Amino acid sequence: MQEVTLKQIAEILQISVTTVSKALKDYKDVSPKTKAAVRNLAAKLNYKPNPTALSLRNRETKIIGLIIPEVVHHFFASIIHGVVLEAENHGYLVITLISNDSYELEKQQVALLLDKRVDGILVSLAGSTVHTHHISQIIKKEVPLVMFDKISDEIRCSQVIIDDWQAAFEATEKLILSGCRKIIHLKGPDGPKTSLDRFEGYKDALKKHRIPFHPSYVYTSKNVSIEDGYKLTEQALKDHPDIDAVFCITDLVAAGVHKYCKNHQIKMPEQISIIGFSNWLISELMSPSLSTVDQPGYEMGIRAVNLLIQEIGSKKSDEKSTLQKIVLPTKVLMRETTR
Amino acid sequence: MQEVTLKQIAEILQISVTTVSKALKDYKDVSPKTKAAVRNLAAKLNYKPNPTALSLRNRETKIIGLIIPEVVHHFFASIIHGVVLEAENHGYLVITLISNDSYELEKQQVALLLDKRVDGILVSLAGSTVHTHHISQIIKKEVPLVMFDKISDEIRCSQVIIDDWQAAFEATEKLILSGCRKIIHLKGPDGPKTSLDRFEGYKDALKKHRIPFHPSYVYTSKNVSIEDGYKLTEQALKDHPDIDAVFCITDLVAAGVHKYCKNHQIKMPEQISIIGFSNWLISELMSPSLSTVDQPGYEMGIRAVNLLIQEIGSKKSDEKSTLQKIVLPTKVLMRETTR
DNA sequence: CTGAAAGCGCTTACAG
DNA sequence: CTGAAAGCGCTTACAG
Repeated sequence: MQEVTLKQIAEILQISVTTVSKALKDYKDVSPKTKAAVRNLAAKLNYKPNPTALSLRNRETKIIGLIIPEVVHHFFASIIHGVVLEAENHGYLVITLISNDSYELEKQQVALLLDKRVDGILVSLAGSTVHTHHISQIIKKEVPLVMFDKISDEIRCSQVIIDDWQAAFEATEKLILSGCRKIIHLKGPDGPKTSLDRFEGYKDALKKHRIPFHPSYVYTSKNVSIEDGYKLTEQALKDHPDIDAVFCITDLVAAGVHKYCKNHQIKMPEQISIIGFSNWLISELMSPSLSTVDQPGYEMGIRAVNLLIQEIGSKKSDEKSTLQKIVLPTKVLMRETTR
Repeated sequence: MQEVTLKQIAEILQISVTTVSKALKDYKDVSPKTKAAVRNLAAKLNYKPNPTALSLRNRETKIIGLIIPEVVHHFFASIIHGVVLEAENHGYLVITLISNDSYELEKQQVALLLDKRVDGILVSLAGSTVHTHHISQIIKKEVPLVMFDKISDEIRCSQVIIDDWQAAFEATEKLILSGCRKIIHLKGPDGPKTSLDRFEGYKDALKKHRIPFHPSYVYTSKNVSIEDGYKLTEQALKDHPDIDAVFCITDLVAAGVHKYCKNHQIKMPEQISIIGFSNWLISELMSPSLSTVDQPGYEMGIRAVNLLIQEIGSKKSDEKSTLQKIVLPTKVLMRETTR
């Protein structure tokens, strides 16, 4: 590889490394003549400063770490896109790690990023994460941290989220306003706050419209998968043959409900209305197309990076950074699985 | 942040940095007593070597660069997953960059990774990439390189691909064997080799079965999008009302065909059979479900990383590495849009 | 068995 | 205007 170094330029020009470095950084105490000579040669040799040496000296890597639960996932893939693009625009590169929704992996990955001395970390929690001690470690080490989507209120850091409660409330209300009364909720596991908030939104919408809440109308999808959606629909219909709507934790689960209905000639939305969550590409293409909640992943990624870079900046200039909480708007998309 | 350094340990123990370093690396010329003392203290202080310092000394970053055309894309997201996971298993971290199918961005990104001194680079070419000079730069700088999926034959490097010709041949043949005779092909732009190979496979399958090839049966999808699929189907039916099948460059385009047929009450597969490519999640969920070619993204990512790490290894030990070409098997999945 | 020295590639306070 | 020196955190050939 043999990259060009300051030393080589200095030797060719018969001057000191110091002067070369200063000339390249446009210090005023270098003669215009020397400056020109150095710059010409540097350009000619295509000199690029060794970022590793810079990192060691400046104590910054210009690398951001990103930990997400999944990647083959419309919402999270959109987030990666936003993060990588925006980071690049600000001169940062992104190391992506995938926790695969595992608490253990997530812990290891946090340690990995910390050891690597990244300049900041972006985290969306794994579904199975219960304790957040590993996340506090990030703060304790004074590494800038921004959490997005799957956050924990135990951690004091900037956040970019959607209002899951609100979104679920609106989705459930749409179902109610369209005439549904026996509304099942296929919720996610109990760990993630997003899951809990959506569940609360569902309950509160029922309450507002004076529809009694039945705990037996709520089923938990452990794997948040198509299969879960399918099986839970089967179970729900066995338990309550007269249900008229299903609100799901995510489109993947809703796709399972959809499939079940299709296989069993249950008409959507006439017999059963369905609303999913996240607006995966699949939801638009199913037939009937799936009503869902649009969740702005790409923008979330961009905003999260911006907050993080801001914090990295304040840390460098020793300012105290104020914690920010950005709540992005969502929108219920009423398509063909709702009336 | 203030991380623990060798110096600190040395000071506390009143010995030299050299000895601390050696003790930690288990050099035999350090007394067991000293070793134990150093190790205990290091463990207690949770000492981690500064990777930046290591990089500077060892001339390796333990970082791999990955450039892909898209990320909100089932196949490429699967690849990221495989790459990140396998790299992690081998002690490497991955910097992901997204070219957004732009030649210009791809060029910049290659330069970015080279400047960053990553230990190796994984590339899948942008759709709009015509010249490969920027890729040759990687080889010229002697940075290990592996290309996958969207490769260029102009570049001499290890590759992980599928046999696009073969896959397209088989898909088209299935269509023929099921009785179709007027088979449209919605191909991709002319740049990418994958596009070209699939087109050839289509033609050769026709030839084998003595079905005349009509250039007018072939349409080019510029954006490789659902919209393109929709519009081109409309055009194709105007030009040739009697077509009985469509083979598409990818599932996204096939989804457009599917949508058009649905909207116009054209029965699939009775009136028109469709086969897509890549086995996106959507293909399974559409109804009728889309027949397609399964393309092993996750495995491709794993294999690509393994090849790359192998090359990084040979480079370090100054061996000459032999170029490898891995061709992963594909499978035509016959679902409901084919007879 | 221990440690001073040199070096990876850079920057900057300081002396001249 | 120029450059020697020190230092970022580590490793290793070498001397003792």
